[in-house]
Amino acid sequence: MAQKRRVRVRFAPSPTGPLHIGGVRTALYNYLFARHEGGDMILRIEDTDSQRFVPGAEDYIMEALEWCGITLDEGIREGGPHAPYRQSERKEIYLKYALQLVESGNAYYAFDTAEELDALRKEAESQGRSFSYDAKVRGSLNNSLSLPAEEVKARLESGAHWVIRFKMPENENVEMDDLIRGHITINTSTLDDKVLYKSADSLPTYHLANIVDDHLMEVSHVIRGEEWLPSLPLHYLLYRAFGWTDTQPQFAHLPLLLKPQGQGKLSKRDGDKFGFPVFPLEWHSAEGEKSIGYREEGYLPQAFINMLALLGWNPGTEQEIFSMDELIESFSLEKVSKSGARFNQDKAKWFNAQYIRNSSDEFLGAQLKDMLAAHGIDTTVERAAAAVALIKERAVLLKDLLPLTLYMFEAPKSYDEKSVAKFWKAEDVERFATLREKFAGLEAISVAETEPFICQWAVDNGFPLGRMMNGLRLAVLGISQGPSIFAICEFIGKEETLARMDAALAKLGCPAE
RNA sequence: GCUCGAUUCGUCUAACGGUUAGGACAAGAGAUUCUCAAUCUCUAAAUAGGAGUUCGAUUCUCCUAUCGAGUACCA
Repeated sequence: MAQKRRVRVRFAPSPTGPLHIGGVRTALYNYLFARHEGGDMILRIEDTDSQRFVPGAEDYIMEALEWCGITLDEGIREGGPHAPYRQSERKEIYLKYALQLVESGNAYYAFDTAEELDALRKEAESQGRSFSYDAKVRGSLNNSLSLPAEEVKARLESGAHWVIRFKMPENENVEMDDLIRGHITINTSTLDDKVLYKSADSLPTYHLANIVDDHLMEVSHVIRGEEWLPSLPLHYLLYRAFGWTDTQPQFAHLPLLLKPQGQGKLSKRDGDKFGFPVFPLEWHSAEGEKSIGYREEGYLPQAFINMLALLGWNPGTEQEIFSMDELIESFSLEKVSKSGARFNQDKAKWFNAQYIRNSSDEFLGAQLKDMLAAHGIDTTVERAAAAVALIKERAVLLKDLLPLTLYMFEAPKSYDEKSVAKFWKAEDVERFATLREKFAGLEAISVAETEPFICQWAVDNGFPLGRMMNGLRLAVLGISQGPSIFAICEFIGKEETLARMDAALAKLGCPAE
């Protein structure tokens, strides 16, 4: 069917709030597909619902995409040959097309008020049925199909509100193809006459605006969430009604992202409930509520993207770590799975740890320098990078870098009680004092020379290595964990090491008993 | 309710009619280490159920169950 034409995809969010990770994944798959095919990626803002518009959401969406490394070829900031890319700025376009459908007999005017329809719905419900505005009932409702032409004309001229509804064909099988789900058939008798355009706000609904814009913008592939699958037949029929079937895009409906626990799709509130981010970036609502974001929690965008890419797609190999370029290289819609994927935070953390470990000391050092500065500690990037080098394989999140290195920049203020009980024995205090003198006699402390020298001294004097090392660690750091203690002493230097040992000897002295 | 979709270890998934059903995260055990991590090794863990089709079904068909989505003058 499809002649070879330029691949053009669009990510078309509506600015009703921050983009959650499901939306980011949809954008990502669009982006990967476009780049893989050497095509174009468009961002179109679908703000045709004036009621649900949220200020700031649009900027949030663009900032989030940017953070993720998803670049756009056309969009509201980038511009492009099909500008504007904000549907509210394309208002004039849609009426023309809606009218075209009325003229061709594929749509009609309807004058029923929202209240009337609500009442009908309630009534049907109370009888255990459901109301739908379809071929069976449209003849008995107020529209240009049932009313005399004169009456229709009069109503249109009176200024009363009207909508344009699609005239769904009766009892016809719509044959559709989805790149992920394969062939789907549905009979139109189960479908209703959807509203395409509303005179009240002179705005189209999603269905009309979507089809018109995809056509005008020459979109070749529509990659969107599974929640759109039920309206696919309508969209097929709209393309047909417009006479655009020859350039109709191909469709791919992505599986949903599920809650980490329990049932249902991931929702915006799950983040607060389970204590993990559902948004790429932190979000502050108008009501003053804050939702945490991956960026602020200390995730690297590359790790976040890698994790998301593998949630519902796989490369067919056992490779798990992918750079964006590698994702672009391997991505294909055929390998997208059909069933919903449950989001798993442990895996997200694992990915991040891998990426931190593979980041350069310089990059991480720069991050750490800023964190230290915020903590009132001034240091150089080089010094921070040297500290990071000692601990980066133990960090899971970027923000772990600070607690993992803080003791290298700041003497302990207290000593962990359990460690004191375990490693600061009364009988060893004398030895620690001697150890201090040993250090004092050295030119400098280094892992290469000091460690073997001191260990030999400990062995010669019957000082158990474990107690010596850990007691020293406790004196210098205040805790009994972390990387090689001699590496830390080397890092902080001889003077600082001596000062900390003096402080420990003074404060800890002899244990009470 | 109706329509559509989905169903492999706890989780993400591989195996596109023939495998001891593979990998990863998480879990458990061990090794290593001055400590804590990391690392390495090992273990446990799955085809929702039932009928077919077939020499042979995770894979194809049907039924059931479960889950999900949609059912707005929202997207």
